[in-house]
Amino acid sequence: MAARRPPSRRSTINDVAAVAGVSRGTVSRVLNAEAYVSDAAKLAVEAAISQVGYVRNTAARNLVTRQSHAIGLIVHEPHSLFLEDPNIGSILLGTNSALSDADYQLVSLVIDSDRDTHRVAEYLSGGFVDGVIIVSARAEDPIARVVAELGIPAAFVGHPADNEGIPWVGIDNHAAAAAITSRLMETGRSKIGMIAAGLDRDSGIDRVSGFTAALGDKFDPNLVIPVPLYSHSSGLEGMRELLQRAPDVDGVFAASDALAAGILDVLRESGRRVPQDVGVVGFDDSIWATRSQPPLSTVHQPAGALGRRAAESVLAQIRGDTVSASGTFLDTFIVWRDSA
Amino acid sequence: MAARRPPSRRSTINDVAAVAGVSRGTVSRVLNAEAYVSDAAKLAVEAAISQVGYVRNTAARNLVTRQSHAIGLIVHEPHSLFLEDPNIGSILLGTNSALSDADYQLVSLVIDSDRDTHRVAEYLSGGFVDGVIIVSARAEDPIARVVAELGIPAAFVGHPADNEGIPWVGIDNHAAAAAITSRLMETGRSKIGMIAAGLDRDSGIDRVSGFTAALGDKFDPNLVIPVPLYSHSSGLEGMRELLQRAPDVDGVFAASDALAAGILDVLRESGRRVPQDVGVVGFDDSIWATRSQPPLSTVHQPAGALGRRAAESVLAQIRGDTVSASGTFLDTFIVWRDSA
DNA sequence: TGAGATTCTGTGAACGCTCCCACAATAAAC
DNA sequence: GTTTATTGTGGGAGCGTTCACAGAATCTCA
Repeated sequence: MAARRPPSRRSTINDVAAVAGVSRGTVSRVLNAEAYVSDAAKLAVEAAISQVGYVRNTAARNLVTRQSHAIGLIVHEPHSLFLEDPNIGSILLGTNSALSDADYQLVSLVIDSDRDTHRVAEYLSGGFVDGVIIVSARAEDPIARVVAELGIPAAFVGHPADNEGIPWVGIDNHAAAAAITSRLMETGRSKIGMIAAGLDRDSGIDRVSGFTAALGDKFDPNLVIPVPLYSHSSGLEGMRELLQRAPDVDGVFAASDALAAGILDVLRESGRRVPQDVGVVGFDDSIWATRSQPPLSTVHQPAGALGRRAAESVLAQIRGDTVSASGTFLDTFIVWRDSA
Repeated sequence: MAARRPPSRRSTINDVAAVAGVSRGTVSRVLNAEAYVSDAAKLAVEAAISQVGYVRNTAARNLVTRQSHAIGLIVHEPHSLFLEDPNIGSILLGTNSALSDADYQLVSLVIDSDRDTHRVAEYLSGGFVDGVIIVSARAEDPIARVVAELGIPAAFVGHPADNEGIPWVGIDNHAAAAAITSRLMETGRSKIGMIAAGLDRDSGIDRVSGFTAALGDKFDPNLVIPVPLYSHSSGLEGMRELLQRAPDVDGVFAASDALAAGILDVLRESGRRVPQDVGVVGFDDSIWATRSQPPLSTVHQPAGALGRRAAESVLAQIRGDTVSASGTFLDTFIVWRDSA
């Protein structure tokens, strides 16, 4: 019984070999751009490929090479934030472009619950991906531990406290926070508070430390309000608290633009003008920053480049290049708008 | 030369068979939950699987079954919109959850240029995915044509003009637009304009036709301003034009919340109060709607459910169920806030 | 000219799984 | 007590590649 699926049969490497008048092995060598193929053979194979409309069967290739040519992007973030955080989208796009240049496929893995953590862990040990990029890991993130144990090529986007020996690409949150806080002081503010969030990861903690450092002896720990989320509503909540503690506050550093947007709303409610009475600065340079009244001065981070660099690191590890287990900071810059 | 990769060798179906004391075939039957397996054999296999830590090699499975167990999500959208449009994120999440329930993997394919179109078309013909979900297709979308020609299981999210025989899941843009326009009239507005976008796809066109229908003989084609994008800046542009044509306009229907946000800004500039002087309504119920001053009355669409239903349709086609080539409308509802 | 290096090509043997057929064992029917 | 279904099991064949090795053809230089 040979002819079973005559209509939809896809052409194989053997068909190409037959048409080109060479052997299977030679076709494979051309396909993989290996050395030791004569120009004549190469030309014949290329012609045959387009003639029979050959496309390589990845399953067969993957089976023998024991590689999947896919990279996982693990986003450990509640769905809501996944949707709102503009950085995640940019990271995804950056990663995708780097990978598709290298003929790798991006597979997105969203973790939103413990059940998802298990599912993804199983997926990883199944060898479905040759490497992973982990976005926004928490301290002691279980999935990071799984990745480290499995020993698969990986990179963090961000700068985790415990990187488990995995390289990372991030921004210097400490320095960026310090820089924008300094500029806030330079515009003449003297009583400056901060609404802090994300204190379960390095990024959040570093923003506080940068703020503290920039303020020097003007720092008052009482004016740092920790809130649960990087969200607009946490901004409302945090700013109300801050105003209660210090009605004469004249500058606020928000750990994210979403928080800053909430802060602006509270200030408006309370009759304070921005930037005349109170200066406000944010972090992220997201849609919140441009849509606020007034538009926010904020820290811009190169999210696309972050994703791209992380992808390149994973690709390098797969190639077998030795990659240092440490990390890289990419530059941020301040976007000066009207809020301070 | 047998023992080459002794350390990282993953256990195979043969190892399981040996430990369980049955044959390869029986293990495979257990794995695929086929009939005709004795309870004793089943138990033994399951014990052996967890003992040796077996996970199935997908590449080998895919090779023989000629399936990839992956579904592509094709997003045909400029990167910027991909990032901004909250619906796309929700669609992705809905699709992902439906697919992972069925043990399928989601692969995201973003098309942003003609080069991407080619890349994705090639990817599809490579058999890397068993089916595709197409989001926000334009009229006569080349990628839709490719999918139709290839005959791979597919579904649209949205309601394309020419569905190429592919089923779709969408919302009734005409009805929704008509409904919200009517409510605008009920609040006493009499001179109502529209800022229209996305006229290269059905969704955009249907919103205009719904608007037109609701207005009846009060409709004035001069008050429909077409703009290039569903964006904030197009909103600014469109509303300036509308005010020029009709300074006494007292109601505006925006084809998206982002447009509506721009409209609000222009009205504020011009000293008009919302909703007292002019009522404004949007479409999408996105972040723009809640963040506007005042918050927008708008149409909520069930984006997550849209993605889920489209995924289920593709899965049904893969199973071989006959699926009608027509489509389904999912319900929308109006969220009444302060802008009208 | 001929030995040795270099470049090029063909082919058997995997990779790990599912499919299918043959057959064994048991149950049901005459 | 023999036939006929039904249920369960084993193992060969094959999916489309890459890899390693053997061998052929060509080039190099004494």
